[in-house]
Amino acid sequence: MLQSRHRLLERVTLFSGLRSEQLAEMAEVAGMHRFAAHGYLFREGEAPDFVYAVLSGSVALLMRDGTRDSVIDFVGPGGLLPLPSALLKTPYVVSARATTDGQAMLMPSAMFRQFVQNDRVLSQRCAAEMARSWLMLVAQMRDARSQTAIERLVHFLVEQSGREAGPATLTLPGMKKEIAARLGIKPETLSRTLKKLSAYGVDSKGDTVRVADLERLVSLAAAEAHIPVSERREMANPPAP
Amino acid sequence: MLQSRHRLLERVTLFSGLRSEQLAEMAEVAGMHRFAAHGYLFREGEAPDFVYAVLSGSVALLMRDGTRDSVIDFVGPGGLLPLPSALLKTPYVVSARATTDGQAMLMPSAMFRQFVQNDRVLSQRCAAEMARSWLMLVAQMRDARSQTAIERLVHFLVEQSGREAGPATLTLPGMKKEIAARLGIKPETLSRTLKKLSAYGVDSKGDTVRVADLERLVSLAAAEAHIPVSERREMANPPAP
DNA sequence: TTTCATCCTTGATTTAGGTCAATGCTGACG
DNA sequence: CGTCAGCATTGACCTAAATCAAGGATGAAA
Repeated sequence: MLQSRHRLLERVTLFSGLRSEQLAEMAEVAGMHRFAAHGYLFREGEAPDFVYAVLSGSVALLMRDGTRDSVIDFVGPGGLLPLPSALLKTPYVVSARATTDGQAMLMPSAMFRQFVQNDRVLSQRCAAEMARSWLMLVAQMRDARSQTAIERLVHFLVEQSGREAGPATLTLPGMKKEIAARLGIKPETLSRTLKKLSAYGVDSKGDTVRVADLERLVSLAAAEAHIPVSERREMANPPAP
Repeated sequence: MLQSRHRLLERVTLFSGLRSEQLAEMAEVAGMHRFAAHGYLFREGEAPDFVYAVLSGSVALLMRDGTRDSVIDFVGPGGLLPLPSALLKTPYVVSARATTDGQAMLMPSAMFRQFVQNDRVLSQRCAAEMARSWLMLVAQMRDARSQTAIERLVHFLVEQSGREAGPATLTLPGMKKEIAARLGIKPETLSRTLKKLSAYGVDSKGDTVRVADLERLVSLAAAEAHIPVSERREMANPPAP
């Protein structure tokens, strides 16, 4: 059992490649936890008692904003949550809600912090992990500011597909309304936007999306956006010089 | 001279409280750099040769997005840039442009990375610093998604003032167009929004802004936003029950 | 099977903010 | 001292997405 926990911890990105004794120590204070779709792992404002290493399933990181939820990102197997709160010992500033059934390894935050404090390699990996996460967020901010709903959705689909070109089939990592909250749009807008994309080789049924050609989709979406209707008329019916 | 560099490094948030020998080592490989307003310290895409510890003046962290610049944040004395790129050894993913004249201490990234690698305390502080920065970004994302231009501007002014209640006078940390880019709006919109706020006890002249009452401003702005015109009419002229 | 509760979709309308264009304003430089 | 360049403001107009309001669709409970 302890042996198996040890093995599982290796699959957490943050821990992979750590010394074996280190992992063993961790395995001693870690415990397995099953979670069900739509349940909360933790909520913002609560005391940060545990860190959660996601082993299977998918979790949405979100923030209550005013009356609605704003999804920061989806975290899959290998992710560890919530690193910032754990490091800073502040209350959780985000919530984590399961979007599917799954399992996570729990470890008391205090223990985790102690491991980080005592292990140079681990604390470096934390810093690197936070840096990666920071870059991801910054890219998201830029997209949110400069791109339209269509472009953001296309970008998101490409990202989720894990591929760059050719056809792809992917499963949305949550409910439509969660995807919308991740993209910073309303569910109604997501619905309409997905419909628009069906003209561009995107087929969605439930939470499965099939894209005929990723590259083509990206360029078509970029062209679709930002072109005022008035100019589109001109393109179809060019004015005499 | 070396002595003075040592002293200056102490004033960098990330380094404060480090062992004196550690700072001395850093001082040996660090160099002073003066920068002029509107000049770039570094640009995204360049090789990350140096880290910059801001000692005086103010710097805007920004990203090119499509055709315009998106400002991520303003960094003042004590800040160190760009931590994520330095840690990950990736090319700069953001640019830094001076918004005022000022000075920074430069250190070769490779050196910095080596210090981080060898010092447990320093790598922890990096992790903590990244975590703080992550929280800041996440809060910004939430604001960008849920708040209107008025609310974002008010929030920004309050933040910049460093106070919470009562009157405040503050200096904008950059040009109006940079502030606009930080708030995710166009300069035109910032201009109009500032004008609206003048009815709420906000006086702006050049880059100086005077707020009569911070708390009152926040509540008034929250009330102003989100109330459709149709309902405002009803408030002035309530329908009979 | 019917009922009920969730999601999701679709349609009509509104609105915040963007775009385009003109005009002030300020300060550097000849 | 005029001119020129960049920033800021103002006005008119437009558009993407939000909001409001009905329906579907699906699946679980009764």
